[in-house]
Amino acid sequence: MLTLNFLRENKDFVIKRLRVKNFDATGILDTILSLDASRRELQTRSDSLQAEMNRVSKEIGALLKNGNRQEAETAKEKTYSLKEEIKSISVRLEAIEDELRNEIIKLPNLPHESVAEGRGADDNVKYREGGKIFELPDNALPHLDLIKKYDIIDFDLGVKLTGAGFPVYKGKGAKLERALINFFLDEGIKAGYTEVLPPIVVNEDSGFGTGQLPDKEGQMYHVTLDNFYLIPTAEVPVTNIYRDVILSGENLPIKNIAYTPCFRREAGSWGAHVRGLNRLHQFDKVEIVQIAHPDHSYESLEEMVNHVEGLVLKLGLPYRIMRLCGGDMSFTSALTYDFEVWSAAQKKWLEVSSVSNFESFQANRLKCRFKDKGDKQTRLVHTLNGSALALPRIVAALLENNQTDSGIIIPEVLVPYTGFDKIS
RNA sequence: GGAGAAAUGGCAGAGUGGUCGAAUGCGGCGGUCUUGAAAACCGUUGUCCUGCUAUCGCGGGACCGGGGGUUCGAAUCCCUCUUUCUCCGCCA
Repeated sequence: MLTLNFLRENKDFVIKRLRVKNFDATGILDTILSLDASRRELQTRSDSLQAEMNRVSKEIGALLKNGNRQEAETAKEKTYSLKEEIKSISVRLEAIEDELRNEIIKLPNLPHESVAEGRGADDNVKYREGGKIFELPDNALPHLDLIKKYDIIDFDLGVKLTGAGFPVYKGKGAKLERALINFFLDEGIKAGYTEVLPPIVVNEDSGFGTGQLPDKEGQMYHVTLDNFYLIPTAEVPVTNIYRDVILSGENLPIKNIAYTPCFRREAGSWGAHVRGLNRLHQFDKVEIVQIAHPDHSYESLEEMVNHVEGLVLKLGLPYRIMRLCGGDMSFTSALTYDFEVWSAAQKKWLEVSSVSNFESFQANRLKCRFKDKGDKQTRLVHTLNGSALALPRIVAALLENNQTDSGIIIPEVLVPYTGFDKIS
């Protein structure tokens, strides 16, 4: 959510920047600015009426103390109309504030000045790449077949227990999953992240704080009886740790890492291209989150990109890093890097991480602020997060890329975690 | 799940209808003293909205867990929700 102050002072700039995201903000901004003007007018009127009310009330108190009952009664008469007027203004004010908020949350975050224009994924810009794309022999199998061949993940059993998209990991498949989680966590901790293990269901306030609510409730599983939501990513609980807090500048950046299962309803998009591990309703992910000083958040972003790159490199997967164009970026993001790994049997790039700087967009919703030493004013922090990493597609790529006639070779860095070096 | 008690500033903790944004202590910040530090002493110390001001700032309003009510006036009384604690029950 952009701040009202900023919108008030930068209308044309906002319109111009949002064009990069193919978003026309003109109408919304006009509405916002006119609502804001009425809001301030009502606020001023209400404040002065309240001041008058307070003054008279004090007077009544003093009169009663001195035993002037008669005068006190006269003064009371005066308050009745004041009271009514204040009430009617506050009702209107509340309505306008609601309306204003509803308009403001329609505006996406401004893309960073370096973000390229573009309509969709085809316009993303390659930022870096590594590893070699290689050809597999003709008899190479896609991961779904490998999974069946070695009996390490059972989709049908998941259907029995829950439904499509809830796989059951078995034997070495389960161990591999757990190994990856621990490997990712340990690498993050080594890089200075503090681990948290948060709840995986959250309340409405948390959903709002990170921007899933009110718009995207369809993407989340909703526990209606308690009005909780299953998290689509650890970003939600972890970032919301810092909701409604004022941090001190010297403690920034705060770096957290968390493993959680993630749940996505992902209505639509079924079919052959999402078979196997490519898209699931429940999957495992290790997430890194930073709460950064606005003057240094892009250094944090760079650091996070480097961290994720290190993970992919250690796993030996061919990868490329894309800078998303305006049209492909999320509503909340100012700058996003997507990581894609090469899945050799499917012959396609799989997105395994998305690392973003949200600048103060989330922070404004979260009311997460900080104060630099000596400063009187609070400022909004910048929030960033990235997957490090999302597991299923990593597993898919590892299985496909590392298949041999005698089995699937486990990357060396994982062997201490799996306890085996081959799935056969 | 049943019964009771409570929720106040960064923390501890006073405050049961007016002069309370809120005593006091601790902590934090600034200063005096000191070669330096500690101690002691003095001062200062929240958030949000809004008006004026180029800025420092000054004025007004709101905020004592959330929401609602009573009253001229609410931290204080009433209702409701949430959370915490104690006892009982159940339990990984």
